[in-house]
Amino acid sequence: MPEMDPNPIGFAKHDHSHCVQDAVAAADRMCRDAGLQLTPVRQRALEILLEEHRALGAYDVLARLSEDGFGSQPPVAYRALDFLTKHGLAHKIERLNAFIACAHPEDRHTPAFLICTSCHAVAEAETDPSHSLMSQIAEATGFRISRAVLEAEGTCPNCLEKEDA
Amino acid sequence: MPEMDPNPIGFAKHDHSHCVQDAVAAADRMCRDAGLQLTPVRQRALEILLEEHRALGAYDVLARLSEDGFGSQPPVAYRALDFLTKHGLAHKIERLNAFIACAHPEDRHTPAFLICTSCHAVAEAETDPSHSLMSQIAEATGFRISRAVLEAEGTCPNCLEKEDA
DNA sequence: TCTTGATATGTTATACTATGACATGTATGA
DNA sequence: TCATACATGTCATAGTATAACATATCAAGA
Repeated sequence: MPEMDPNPIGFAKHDHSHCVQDAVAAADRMCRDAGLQLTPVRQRALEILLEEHRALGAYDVLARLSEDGFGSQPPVAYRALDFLTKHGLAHKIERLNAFIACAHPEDRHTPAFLICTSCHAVAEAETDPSHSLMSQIAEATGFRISRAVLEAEGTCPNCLEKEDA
Repeated sequence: MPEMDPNPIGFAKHDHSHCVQDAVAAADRMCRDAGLQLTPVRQRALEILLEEHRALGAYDVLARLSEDGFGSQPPVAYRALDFLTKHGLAHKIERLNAFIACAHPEDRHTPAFLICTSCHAVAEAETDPSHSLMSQIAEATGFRISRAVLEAEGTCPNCLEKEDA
């Protein structure tokens, strides 16, 4: 049975005030260690995703970058988002054509997302790559996985509760 | 441990000559039973997907439909593809913004796809919804899933073999 | 110092993906 | 006959993403 994070963030109410700066600091450290440049646009893009705490379209991110004095053309956003996703600081939600800051940037993982179609919250659950469903299928078929997309649409606990009321 | 189809089609060489007509006949039967109309455009769209045996973009499908005398505007393709995906005759591969005929139309299943980035083949593996990874995560978090997207990119057995050579 | 190469940011232009809104046709049933 | 539901077609537009090119910066090496 695959491991999973029993407490994915995203649906739980939590103190949001410090998590942005903490995450940026962690990202900064990580980039330094890895010899990567967390440049102003890239850092700002990460902050934007962290502040929202939900999936944002590339053009949403672009609009805010532009407001903050960065370039106003699509490649500005796409390049920053490419950097963040490539290095595990953000993920693309394929189902939504949107991006979200990574909730577990510290460790290598195969992210799985739970997308609430009612309130549009997105929770990231962490799974153990080596035991995941996809790995098992791959093993059975001789396929070598380089990247997995695991996304579920549905209703989150909070919205389920409201429905019942 | 999740069940899985040990022999997903897609990477295995197989006799392709009859599978299109068989699949169309099965789809026709299914639609009749369910009171659905497998109209000419819809049937032709399904045939196009079946003939290719890989993921096709909506505009690829549109081009062929148009060649065959159907409408030439995007909604023609999107509506046919919506019908097919809605009723389990085809699936959308979110990672590719593309569509593929369903390999297991007869039974309710949560499809999982293996996408070869080298030869662009796409294999569909069948998983048991009730035991899948996503269901387990959902259970642990109180999330109610309505639809799951399970897609893996990587290298298929055939292309792995070629690489080694 | 000068130069080369790698990286990063910005631009313009364009390509690819998808849907809204409306007109028409056809079949079913009241 | 009329109303309704559904299907197909159109035009127009919205939303997502990348190619190609100019410029700037910085580090490594001649």
